[in-house]
Parts: sequence; structure tokens; C-alpha cells
Amino acid sequence: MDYQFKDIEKKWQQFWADHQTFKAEDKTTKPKYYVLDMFPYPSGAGLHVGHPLGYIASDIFSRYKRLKGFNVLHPMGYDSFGLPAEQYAIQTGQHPAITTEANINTYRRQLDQIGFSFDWSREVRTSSPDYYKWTQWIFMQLFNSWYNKDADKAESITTLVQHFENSGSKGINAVCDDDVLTFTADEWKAMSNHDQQEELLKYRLTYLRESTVNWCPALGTVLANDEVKDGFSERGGYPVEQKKMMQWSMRITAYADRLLKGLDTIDWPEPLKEMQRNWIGKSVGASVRFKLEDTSINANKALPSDFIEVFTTRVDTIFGVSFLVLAPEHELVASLTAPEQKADIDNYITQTKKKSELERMADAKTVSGAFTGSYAVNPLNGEKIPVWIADYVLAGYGTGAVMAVPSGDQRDYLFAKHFDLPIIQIIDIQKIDTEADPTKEGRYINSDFINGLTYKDAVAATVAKLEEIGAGKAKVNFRMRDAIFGRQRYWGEPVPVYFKDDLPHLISESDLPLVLPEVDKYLPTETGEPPLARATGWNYNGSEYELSTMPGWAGSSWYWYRYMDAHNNKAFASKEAIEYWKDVDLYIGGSEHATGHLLYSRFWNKFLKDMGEVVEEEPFKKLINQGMIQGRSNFVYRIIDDEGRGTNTFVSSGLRKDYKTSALHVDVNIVKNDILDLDKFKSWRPEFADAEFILDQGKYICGTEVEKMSKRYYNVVNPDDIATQYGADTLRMYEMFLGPLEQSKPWNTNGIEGVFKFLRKFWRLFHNDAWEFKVSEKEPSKAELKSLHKIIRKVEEDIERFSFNTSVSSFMIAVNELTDLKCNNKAILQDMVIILSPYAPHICEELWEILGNESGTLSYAPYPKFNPDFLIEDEFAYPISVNGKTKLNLSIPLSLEGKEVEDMVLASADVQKYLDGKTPKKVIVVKGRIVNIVI
RNA sequence: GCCUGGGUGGUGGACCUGGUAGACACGCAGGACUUAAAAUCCUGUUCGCCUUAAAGCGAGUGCGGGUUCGAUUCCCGCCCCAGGUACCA
Repeated sequence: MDYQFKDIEKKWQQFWADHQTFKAEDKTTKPKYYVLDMFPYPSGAGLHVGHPLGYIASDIFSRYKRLKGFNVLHPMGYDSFGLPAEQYAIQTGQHPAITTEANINTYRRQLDQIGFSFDWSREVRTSSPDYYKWTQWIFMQLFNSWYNKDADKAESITTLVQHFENSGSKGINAVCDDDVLTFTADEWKAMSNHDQQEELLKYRLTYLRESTVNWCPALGTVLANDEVKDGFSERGGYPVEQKKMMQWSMRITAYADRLLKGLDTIDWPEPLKEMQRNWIGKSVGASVRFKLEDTSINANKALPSDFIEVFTTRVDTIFGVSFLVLAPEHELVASLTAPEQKADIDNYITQTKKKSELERMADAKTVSGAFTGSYAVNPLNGEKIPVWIADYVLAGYGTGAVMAVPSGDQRDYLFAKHFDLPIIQIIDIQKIDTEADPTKEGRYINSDFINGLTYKDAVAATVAKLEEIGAGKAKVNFRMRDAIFGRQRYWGEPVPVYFKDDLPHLISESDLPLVLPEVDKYLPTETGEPPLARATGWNYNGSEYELSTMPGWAGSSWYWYRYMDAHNNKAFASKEAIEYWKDVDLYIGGSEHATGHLLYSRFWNKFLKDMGEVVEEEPFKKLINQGMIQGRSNFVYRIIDDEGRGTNTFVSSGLRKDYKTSALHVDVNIVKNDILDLDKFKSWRPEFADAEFILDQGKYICGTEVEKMSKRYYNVVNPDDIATQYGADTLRMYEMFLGPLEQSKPWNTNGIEGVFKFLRKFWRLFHNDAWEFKVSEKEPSKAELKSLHKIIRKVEEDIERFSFNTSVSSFMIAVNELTDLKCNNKAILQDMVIILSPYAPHICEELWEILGNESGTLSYAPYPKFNPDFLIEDEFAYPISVNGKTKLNLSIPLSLEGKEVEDMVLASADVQKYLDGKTPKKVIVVKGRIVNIVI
């Protein structure tokens, strides 16, 4: 029978499910191997062709590892809390749990039809109470912990309380808020419980802090950055402003150094590690205090402090400071503003409020700022320095204030030029006529006691002086900020906290999970409280619960542990399971998670390690990024008549310059290889029923563009259609054939026929012309063995370096070779089936059975061993160039070696033709082979 | 703006560690088989020039430079595209 992929795929998917073929064992002598995919958010649009890309790669690797004798854990689940389900709920009133469930069912159906070897018995869903019980439990552990810098790990808050009781705050080296108190043991004991708890909150790893959010007054909601476009809400187009709000935060900065160091121990793509390093942004510098000048402006105001603290990485340039810049949100701004400057400053602050942080950073071209009217004093030379505000200084980074050195920093330079502020040269070789020069070479000038010093000495001398006069100290600063952990949303994990006397308290562990309550609407209340405020009777013994929920990343920051022991109701996973599976050996997912999920997960993992809950410091040993699959939109060109109205005539892409046209997105499903199916187009929409076409060589060629895959561009390609038309095996191989796994690329199905043909050819190898099964048991020929062993080596190399696309090409070559050889040898074909099976498992299972093997044993069959003896050739083509250009092809017997080869090459008529009797100037030999002769 | 990645024929891509650029596949063109279609097979296919043909010549991996006997690969500068930029997941 011809290759009937539909029957074959259905049969084997059923078989795998019935026999639980891919269930990972918890006790076995086999070595363990944990292959993890980033679990999907189940969106309403269904699985698109981009999702399976990484899943197919990880599935190939999982199947390959099983063949190599590993006990493979390859699970799948759903990151099922998220904003889109909530937005849909707001619009339709439908409970997010219901739509989420429906979406999951669609995803499962789509995943099943691709033939993945997932162990579905371990499925997790982050929105299920059985699961988020443990997300809440981890939150509680974080709340109950503080970071001891001396031990360099998190510890239970009880050790901190004991220390306070014994010795007060003295000797505590913790990561904590800036405003912690200093007290003795007696003073601590004398504090009220309320005050003690308030103090402890400054040390806890989850804590409350004021942070900025996108606030939309018209909608009465906090908006995600994604929902804000150019200062207006995407939904409704209402203005959005920046607003401060008390929020739960996570002290991820406590782990900044360990997150940096850990990167050196894991096998991740170097660019991704670089992104994390840059995100953490460790910078070594100094903090410097500029005392405020005591003027009439602020003399009679109660100042929060009498100095401005700045952080700088170039403390050596302090004599070049010609002004200070505060972030417009800086706490000192109000009190520093002189009456005559108030209008300017207020106006500027209002402008700033409209911009998001991203817009502020992106807009480096326009120089803007306002003078407060106040001055500060340079601690090292007593110079009077004007204090400005500008939106290029961000409140969240460093101290929210910078010392501006126009000669060394380009932004400061532009600012100084624009507002006519002094630019002071401080290094002898500095060139500052047209732009700032941040050089560290040369010797200092105009710089008092560091004049004549080098960079290194100047830094040391400046810091020493600042410390001596108490105006500054060496400091390490991180760009990374503590992670905001609260969302004013419904569809997320409730925070297991209630409030009493304005202080947060954890609920009892035995009351977990704190289940999300029902609400009448998924919108905030009229007073602007989060949706959970709508829940009736939702309180903890009469005390109000926290009303915000956890962010999307909470549930995904530990899920790989749940797969190890998915149904445990005593712990997030048993000690034995964690002890056995330890960590993820291979993690596949997109690099868009570099500074989100992948950082938060490492953070939580380190915390859990500190608590003794898990055994590894890093959760993901090896990581591979898969590229994003973009949509490829097709366009038709409608001719516009003289009155500017669209006609019903469409012109082929190549001919459209002769007409006035407008481009229309056309459904990519009625276009094949950019050629429009005219009949399908006519029936696509009623208005096109009598469309007319101006064809190019008998065809209508569509225009194309690469865009994000989206419903509204009619360019979403669903794997279902491909699976139905060509089968799962073709889909799997085609997605791999599309290009390197790591590379982003637009989806196109141009080459899918080739992959399908390959599988049919492979099928044909086992059958005669009448589609009857035929294999022979005779000895394989040398040529057959050569083809086989070439592909064994190639595929093994390719899989180990995740180059699946080149494997597929090699398979095509091998099958072409075997077809040419009319190979029907059982031993050869059996090995071919095994090595192809990770890529195209269904067809291989069927052929495995046809070859007389026990059904279903293919998944754990022994992988063929490569034998180099079969690759021996008699001679090889010998390409050399003359003068790096001219190319010659010589055939050299393999029996010759080294000098013999060289002599033979030089004596050959081809080379002699160029040499013309002379000796060559230079002969370049690489790995014992002449590659170039210079004459 | 900043961080990270990418740019090779008509198309997807190959060239892994500096050594024959364009493997493999699609598409296209021509041919075989067939009443026909499907399927299958064969030949050609980077561009330009030259040639009856065989062959030959020149250019060529985003653009401009550099290092090297030799650069798609390494270095410097630029352009364009994609991802991230802290509440999309």
C-alpha cells in the first residue's frame, strides 16, 4: 500500500497512549535525562506553527536519548494564568477558568496530533489550585526569609529575630530597605509587636514597597506596558499616567551576585548569558553626597535630607561636575524648587508623567530639563553647582540623581550645550570640541589633588578623600531592580496574606490553597480597587485579604519541579523525586524570556536551594533558544479608479506599478507559493465574487511581507492544516528543515512537498512496485554500508549540536543513495528506521513492525553504532588554489600520504602549467593538505 | 536610546574550527512515461560577458574599509530587519 500517513499516525498515537510508552520511570538503573519545553500560555487563537518548533526539537532529542538508553522525563503543561483570558472575560463576562479550559483542550488536541512523546501523566496547570497552592507556599517561604550577606544565603526570619533579641541590630549584614533602624536588644524587646513586624518587613524577601504603575483614570485600572500605546490605553484610547502605588516586591537584588556567578557554571547560549549580565548590570563605582547650599529657598522648609546622593562609575571625574540632575520624581524636587522656577518645574513634571520609562529612555535626541533654582556644593572643591531635573535620569536606577560631567558623558554634554552650562576639561588628552570624550587614558588636569594622576590612581585617591571627609564611599550598584510582585488583576494566584493593623500577615499553611473567589465582574471596583475587592465575604477571620494577585511569572518560576512529582499533596515535590531528577538537563525555549522567566526561575531556584528544598544551585543545565516563527502575509492589489474608489479588479504584484492600487491582506490559506487561487479568492468573501484579475503570465502573483503572526493579517498558520494534508511526520521534519532552530524566520510552506516526497521515498524503499513489502536478508553491499554509516555519523553529530535542519538534508541524500542502489537489505533498513525515528516516529514505528519487530519496541531500540571502516574511499577530490584564486581539482589516491601527496600535486600538469618551470614562492599546507600555491 | 541576534541565488537554507560559496529542498524551464491526470524519473537553473558548441573570462555571502597566501567566517565604521527593555507570555 502507498504511504497512508493518516492511518499510520492514528494507529501509533493510539498505541503510545494505550501503552503509556513515554511514561518516565521514577526508579531505574538507567541514567536520568530531563528534557523540558517552555510550557505554553493557552491562548484563544490556538497553537500556531511557532509553538511546535521548539517542541519538535525537544521531542527529537528526547526520543534520541531514549534510544541511547536514558530514562527520559519529557513533560508538558500550561502556563494558564494570564492577561488575555482576563481581557476576554472583561469583554464577554465569561469566567477565565472556562475559556482557559477550552483553550487547553484545543492545545491538547493540536499537540496530540503531532505525535509528541510527552509524559502526560505529569501535566501541570498553573491556574489549578492543586498547583498554585505550592506557588503560594513558596511565596510564604520568601516572606518568612531574609538574606544574610555574611552567610551569603537566605535564612529563616526566626534567625534574624533571635539576633535582634540577643544583640539588637548590631552585627546584622542583610539585604534590606534603606531605612532600617538601629537598635539594641533591649530596645528591640521594648518595641510593640506592631513596630517589630514593621521593622521585619524591611528585611523579608517579599515586602511592600511603593512603585510606579501605568494608571488609566478613565478605565480606573492599572495597565500593562503592552496595553499602553504612546501614552494612551490601547483599549479606548484614554490617557495613561504614571502613578505610585504600594506593591508587593521580591528582593531579587539580594541574589544579584549569585545570579551573575551562576552564569559561568551553565551551558547556555553566550548571548543569552550576556543579556542577563547586562540586565543585572553590576557596576562598581562610588556614592557621593553633595550638600545642599543653605539658601533662602529651602531654609525654612523641612527637607527630607540636606544632601543629594548620587551614584557614579566615574568618581575620578568629580572635578568636571558642572551641574546635578535629579529624576523628576526625586523626593527632593519639591523642596528644592525656587518660587520663580515653580511653573517651569511643575510643567516639566507633568510632561514627564505622560511618558513611560521606555519612551524616556528611547528619546535620547531631544534634550529637555528644568532648573530648580537651587544649588549644591561639590564636596571636594566647594564649587556651587546648579541642580536640574531631567527625564533622562530615572528614579528607579541608582539614587535617582546623577552628577553631570559634560566633558566625559555625551548626554551631559548635549544637556550642557543646550542649556549653556560649563563644560570642564579634566583629562589632558580629552578632545571635547564637538562631543564628550569618556577616555580613561591620559593625566588629570583642573582636578586639584588628582592632577597628573592616572585613572586607576585617581579613583583610589578620590574615594579615599571622600571617605575621609564623610562625603562618599566606594559602592557597587546594580541596574536590576527588585521585582514587583503584585498585579491589580483577577486571573492570577491570590497572595496568601491578610491585613491586620495595616500590617501584612501570612495565612496559616493549613489554609492553603487560598482559592480565587468568584466575582460578578472582572473589572476593578468603582473606587479603583482590584477586582478581588468585588468578592463577597472574602476575608480571613474577618481581616481583609490582600486584593492584588501574583504576576504571570510566579507560576512559571518553579514548575519544572512539579513535573518531578506532579500529584504530591504533601509537598511541591517529594525529596526523593527531587533527589533523583535534580535539575533540567535540556531546556528549550525562546530568548524573549532571557530577562524575565529565565531570571526569575534562577532566583526562586537559588532561594529554594538556600531553604534546603532542592539540591541544585542552577535549575537549567543546558539551554537552547529556538527562534520565533513570524507570519508571512500575502497581499492582493486592488486597482483604484480616477475618483479614488476601489474597483473590483486586482492586478498581479509585478504589474502593479502601471496602476494606482491599494494593498489588501489576503488569507494565506488561499495562496500557494504566492500564487492566488482565483476561485477560492472569489468565494473567500461575497464582495469578491465577481472580481476580475490582470494576470502575469497566466497567474496572479501576490505581494508578501513579514509581520507578526496575527489573526487580523490573515497570516496565522495553524499546524492542523499541515497535519491533515501531509501528516505529522512531514510537519515535524518540515519544521526542522525550515532552517536553524535558533534562527527566527517567517513561516512558509514552499518546501513542504520535498519533505513529503522524502517520506514517501523512504516508505517505497521497503516495498516493490505493487506496494508489496519486500526486504532481503542478504549481506549488505559496501556501498549500502557506506550510505548507512555516513548518515549514522552525520545525524548523531547533528543532534548533539542541535542542527536538525542539516540532518533532514542528509536523510534526503541517504535515501536517494539507497534508492539508486535499489537497497532492500533488512539490516540496513532496520538501522535507518531507528535513526530516522526521532524525526518521523509514526512512519518508523510502522516500518519497524513491518520488518518483523515487536510492536512499539522501537522507542527503546538500541541506537546503531557508527563504524568508520565502512567509509573508506580509494581516492578523493583534491581542490587547491593558485595565488588564492584559481581553482584546480586533482584526484589523489588515498594510499599516498604527506610528502608524496605534495610532490604529486606539484608535479601535476595542471600545477606545472601555472608554475612554468619555476619553484613556488610559498606552499600553504593545512592538516597535511596543500590548499594554496603562491607563485 | 540601550542590550542581544540576524542579513548568502527567484525562495527556505548549506558552508560546523579562516581553506572548492550556493549542499539539500522548493520554484521555474525542458524532456520521459501516460488517452489524460496523479505519481515517478531524467536534464538544466547565482549573475554578467563570450561561444555554434566544448570551454573560458569577470563579479559575487547587506554597504564601506582592514587583517591574511586565502574572509560568508576575524577586526573597524555604517545601513536595514527581528527579540528584549522590568505589568504580554
